[in-house]
Amino acid sequence: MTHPPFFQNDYPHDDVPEVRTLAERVFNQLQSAIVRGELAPGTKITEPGLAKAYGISRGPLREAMRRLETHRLIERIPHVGARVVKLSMRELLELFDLREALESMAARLAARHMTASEIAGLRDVLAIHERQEDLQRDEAYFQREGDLDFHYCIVQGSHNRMLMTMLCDDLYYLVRLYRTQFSASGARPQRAFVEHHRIVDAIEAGDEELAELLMRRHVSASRENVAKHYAETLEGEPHSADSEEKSTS
Amino acid sequence: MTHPPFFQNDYPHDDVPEVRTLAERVFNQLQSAIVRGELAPGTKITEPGLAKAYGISRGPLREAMRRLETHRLIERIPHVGARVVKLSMRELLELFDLREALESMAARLAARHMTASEIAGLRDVLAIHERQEDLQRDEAYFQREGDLDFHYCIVQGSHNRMLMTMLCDDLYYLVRLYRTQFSASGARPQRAFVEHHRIVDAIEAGDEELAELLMRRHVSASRENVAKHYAETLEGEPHSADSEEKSTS
DNA sequence: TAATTCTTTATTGTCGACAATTTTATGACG
DNA sequence: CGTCATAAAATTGTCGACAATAAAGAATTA
Repeated sequence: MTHPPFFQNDYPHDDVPEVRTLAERVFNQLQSAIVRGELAPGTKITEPGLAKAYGISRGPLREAMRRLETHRLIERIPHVGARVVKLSMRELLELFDLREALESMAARLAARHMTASEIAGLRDVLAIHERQEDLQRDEAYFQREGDLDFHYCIVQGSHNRMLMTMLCDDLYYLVRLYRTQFSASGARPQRAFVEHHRIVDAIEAGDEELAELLMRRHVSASRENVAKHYAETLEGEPHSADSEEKSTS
Repeated sequence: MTHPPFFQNDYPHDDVPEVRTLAERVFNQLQSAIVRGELAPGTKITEPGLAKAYGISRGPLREAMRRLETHRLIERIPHVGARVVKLSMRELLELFDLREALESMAARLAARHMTASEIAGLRDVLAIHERQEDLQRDEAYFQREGDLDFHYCIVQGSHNRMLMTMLCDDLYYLVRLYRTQFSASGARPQRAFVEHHRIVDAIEAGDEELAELLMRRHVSASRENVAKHYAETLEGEPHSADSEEKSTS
């Protein structure tokens, strides 16, 4: 567990916590279901329905939903109900601004605080990505997940617990949600890969300002890429109608 | 409601929301009590105790506590209990790093998006602070609250809803909590006041990079000031013991 | 037929009670 | 006297039921 693994589950940046309560378990399940797109964006969530679906009472379920709400994965209105969040392009761009601010700070702190072994682990992650890229050049999905894995390591290297929580526990789930919602290939793996390497170089050199600058450019470029890709595909779809599925089955 | 008021309540950046549920009301009450220091840091919180104290059932109270937990005002451990958060100096410095990253971004976005009327409102806030400073030069508390009021306006001017939520709904309560916990006079009102003016100038000029730079320096200087003040007063207190009060009365 | 009001239905909010777990207290033993 | 095991108490987690509110549908009227 020393080197950060190429994650398959939902806890890539920390050891898997013991699930000591029902609410926590169903929260994880729901979170995973939403991020993976199994619960479509805009889906109306009803407490009795989910409670029956997961075989638990409404008490723990409400607690799980409250946590989902604070993580911005669902939106709740008192006395009305909750539905899975559907990110607009505006919100997605807002998200990128937040990432730019926070991750550039994370890179700066990582350059200041990261240990030698942590940097070695980071290089391992890049090596894994390189192999991935060699094996399946066209498949962008793994690269994207790996991209997040890289960013996880940087944030961990910042040694700032608040920053870690904010990015890894809050924003990154939204990022993954976006990638499933917009089926964001986005794919610019080669460039991103090179940028990753340069960021690690700066961190290893202890150059705080350079690490911060490169990370800021990296996120900003990703943002521009998404914006461009969106502007291109925006030709036949003015706006999609709301989906109104039920999830009680 | 157009100009941001010198806030007395807990909703300075937005119109006061209607409290439609018990859980929401008791959440606000608890939040206020914690931030104001009425519930001392480290105080153990027991569900039956608070439920009886507020005259409600444990259901809504648990929901309120869950929200307090996500706002980092209390810390919960499953099957053990919750207690009011007690910020360490390390966490406080972490908080400042977050503010530096987020508020500098907010200033940059404010310089890009802030409207003329919003800037006028910002100047009004500064004018109020100036009067405050004239009337009671020694009393730093109001200046400090006003300081947050200034930062609220900047964040609002960013027109980034995620950023607004993150700073105003999450971090600023921690900042206020810190100020009561450390009884942080900190007071460098004159310098801060000048810095505020220069930031507004940059925003009004639409100079994104300058606004960002000045805000970054402003927060960083505040951080250094706190760190210095703490290092000075750290002479007779190695570490304080845990308080174990009860709140059932 | 369209709009409006009322009724019905469903969902959320709240409550009290029971079960599971932890903490504290007590006592035995080395 | 200190340490460990055991038992009692308190607290948290979970559940089902009732009340309050909002949404959906039916009936009435213009």
